[in-house]
Amino acid sequence: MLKLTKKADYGLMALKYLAEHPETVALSAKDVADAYGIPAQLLAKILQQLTKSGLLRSTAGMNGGYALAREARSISAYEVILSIDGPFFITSCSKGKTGCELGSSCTIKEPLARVNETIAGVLKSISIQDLTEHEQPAAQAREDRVREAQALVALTL
Amino acid sequence: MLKLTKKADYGLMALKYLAEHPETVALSAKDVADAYGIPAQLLAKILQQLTKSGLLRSTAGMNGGYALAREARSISAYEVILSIDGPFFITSCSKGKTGCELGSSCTIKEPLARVNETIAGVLKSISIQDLTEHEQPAAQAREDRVREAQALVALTL
DNA sequence: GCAATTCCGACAGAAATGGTCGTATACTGA
DNA sequence: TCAGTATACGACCATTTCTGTCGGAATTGC
Repeated sequence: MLKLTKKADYGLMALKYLAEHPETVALSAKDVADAYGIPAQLLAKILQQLTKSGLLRSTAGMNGGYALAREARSISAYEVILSIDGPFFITSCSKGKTGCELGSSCTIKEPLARVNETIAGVLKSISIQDLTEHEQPAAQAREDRVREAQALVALTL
Repeated sequence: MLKLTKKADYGLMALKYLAEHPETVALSAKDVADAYGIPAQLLAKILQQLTKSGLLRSTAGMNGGYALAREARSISAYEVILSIDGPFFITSCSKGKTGCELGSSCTIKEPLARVNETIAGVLKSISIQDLTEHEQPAAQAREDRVREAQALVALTL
């Protein structure tokens, strides 16, 4: 259904939260989980995964926790989703290296692969920083230009 | 993981196949299933769903089968996916009318909603007709312009 | 040593997905 | 009219994926 998993959602929310609290050295998984009311142990595993992927840095022990490994501006939503959910393909064939089991009979994946790249491009263009900003005027301006981009895609695909 | 279901894939493939055989009055579900090597009964249900949504028209009985209800140019991939998989939201919250169970604590869905619309826009811009065309030169030209569009989105989001 | 915390694997319940079966219904042509 | 072909539809099951939990080990600060 073309939707993110809850894990990816949680991960994005957590990173957003961390980005909004740069003053603190580190926040524990429990802190973030409590802030959003999500299961602490589940979030912990998600943050561990993000740490392994290099998006977060962690410190164990008392007063330990997680902090962004890079600045919020340079972490894209794409990286987060990729880290948590793994590589995604819009077509259910062409998953991994096995390719489409239908072989040459599956002829729709070539056009859809481009759609896939477009989506990835959009996600790559969104940073954690963007998630923390929700002032209305800027959003309005962005929307107009996104519409432009959509129109262009519409013309060319 | 942001991927289409196999059902949606099958549906798109079937519509593409029907679009490529406009001379025939109607093709049976079995014909299409055999052409692609997909389970006939499963495809039948998919085609029935597409018929209910008004994308196909069907005739029962001998020499019956399915045909496009409209011309391929005017049927978008978006409609097909919507018919088969139901409405999709990139965020796993905001599903249906219940909204996010986290309520106001979920603050990432507003930016992601725009991503959702962008994706929907791209899918709406792709017609069944587009799926049947895969000449290399045109594809190359398209790719270049898609990249342009991506760059624009990147700048503005 | 103790408490807080990350780290990690296993596992269980729930939900979605992919696919099958059986049957009823509709249409066609001989 | 009747047999054959095809859609229509609901129930069902197997498998996978997703979500969340549990238990324990390692790390760090006090």
